[in-house]
Amino acid sequence: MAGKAELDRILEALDATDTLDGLQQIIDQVCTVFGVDHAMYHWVDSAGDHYYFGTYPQTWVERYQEKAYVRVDPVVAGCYQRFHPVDWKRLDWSPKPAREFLKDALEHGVGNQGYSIPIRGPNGQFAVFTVSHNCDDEAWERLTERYSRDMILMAHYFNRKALEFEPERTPEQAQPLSPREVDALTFLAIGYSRAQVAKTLSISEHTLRVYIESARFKLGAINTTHAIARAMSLGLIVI
Amino acid sequence: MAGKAELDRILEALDATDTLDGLQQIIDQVCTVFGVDHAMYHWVDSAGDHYYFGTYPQTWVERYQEKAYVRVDPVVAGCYQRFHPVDWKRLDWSPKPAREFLKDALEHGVGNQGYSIPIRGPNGQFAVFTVSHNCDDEAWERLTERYSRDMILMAHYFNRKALEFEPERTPEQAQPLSPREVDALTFLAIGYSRAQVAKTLSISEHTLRVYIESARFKLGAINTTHAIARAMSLGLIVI
DNA sequence: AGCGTACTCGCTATTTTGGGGGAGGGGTGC
DNA sequence: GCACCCCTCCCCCAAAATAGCGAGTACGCT
Repeated sequence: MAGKAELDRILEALDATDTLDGLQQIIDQVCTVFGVDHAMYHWVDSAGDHYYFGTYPQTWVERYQEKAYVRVDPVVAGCYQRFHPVDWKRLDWSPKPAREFLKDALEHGVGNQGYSIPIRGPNGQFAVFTVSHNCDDEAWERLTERYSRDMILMAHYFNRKALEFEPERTPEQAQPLSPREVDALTFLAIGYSRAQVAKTLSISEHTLRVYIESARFKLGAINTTHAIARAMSLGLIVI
Repeated sequence: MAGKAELDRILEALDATDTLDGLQQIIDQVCTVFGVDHAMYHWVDSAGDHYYFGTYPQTWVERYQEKAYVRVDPVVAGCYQRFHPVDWKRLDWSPKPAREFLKDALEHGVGNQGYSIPIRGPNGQFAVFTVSHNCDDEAWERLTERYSRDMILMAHYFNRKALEFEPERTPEQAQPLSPREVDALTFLAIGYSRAQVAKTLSISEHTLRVYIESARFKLGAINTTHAIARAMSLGLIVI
């Protein structure tokens, strides 16, 4: 059973680690200490790219990527929309692809219970920290209630290390946008036409165009839609 | 001095609260228990909109909004780019507006020391949890080292309540898009024109248009750019 | 005082999107 | 069996965005 001392030891080990192997060892320890079958950190990247470590069977991890399950996985979708940790039971497993995904997961050794914590970093970074286990609902509830705070902290610390180890994944520091550029992109992102935005900002449409072009340039975007997408994933604008 | 029991009490009180007054009382307690002058939760919104509670003097809070200091505040800017908690000393206070802001803050009773934790939620939500105090560097370092984990958890729990109290700020349940719609929006979001997307997906441009229109309809979007923005903030597509 | 950057305005031509129709085949769930 | 949704294809025309020129003011930093 894990008390404060065990948690402290894990977090301190996490702070001190500077290799991926070290992370892997610590996540193994997490399973032992907290008495669960699996623990997994999974950084969900833009183009179906992944960064992860944990105790899921290699066969499952490969299959997950091969089948592009990230597009189906209700855990990822559910975490993306929430701030709270998520018990897998509370997700929507009704769509057929989700049910097939679950069946496949169980066959590959993933536990029937799971608890996942969304983690968000700068520039739109998004990751999930999951613990999974095979047990009945009651035992699972006791476990999640008891350790939910510890898991939040562990998720936080694992993400620190992931960010530290993968600096190149942190999207290049975008050139900051000027306030007017932010205004322009923000209104465009909520569907205003250029004419409407210009009117809203009380500037000529031409001036507005200059902002949009300048923002496009700074963001390395080839059209407005692209600029909006990049600005959003970099966290430069919020809708 | 705050031990595990005090933290637990605060977090449990947080879980149980369902009024803004309750939050205010708890954040007052946080100051007492952790021995700091101020604690503040501040949800930073894109449009300069704010949601906050804490112990900063009302005069300062008003001045902050009146002067639109959120655009200047190095704490907000620094937290926005980081995942780690931030000690104010490590921020860049060199720009003239920042220096003036700091001077103004000190005059309004904000502490000379501060420690701020970035918090990110779904839909680009961003908030900062700050504790501030008047003391020398050494005492401050002892305090932040000792309580940094506690503060991460408190930040998390305060944000939970903020999200709970402000449901209209959180996204409605996403309407699922078909795979082709997701494909279409995804390629549009990385800057492809309709012609390019159609070619990439090996379908006619007309077909593609049907997907885009259908996606627009499902998302309640009035044009493609809007649809991309909504799909991204709902987590339906990832760039 | 000079440099860079943000902000503001104008024109014309071309390319891309949006809105309005319609039509058929295939899979899933009730 | 029959909806219902998904995928695929086609027309025309109006509206909007992009691309190419250029020019002036104001502010802060060095």
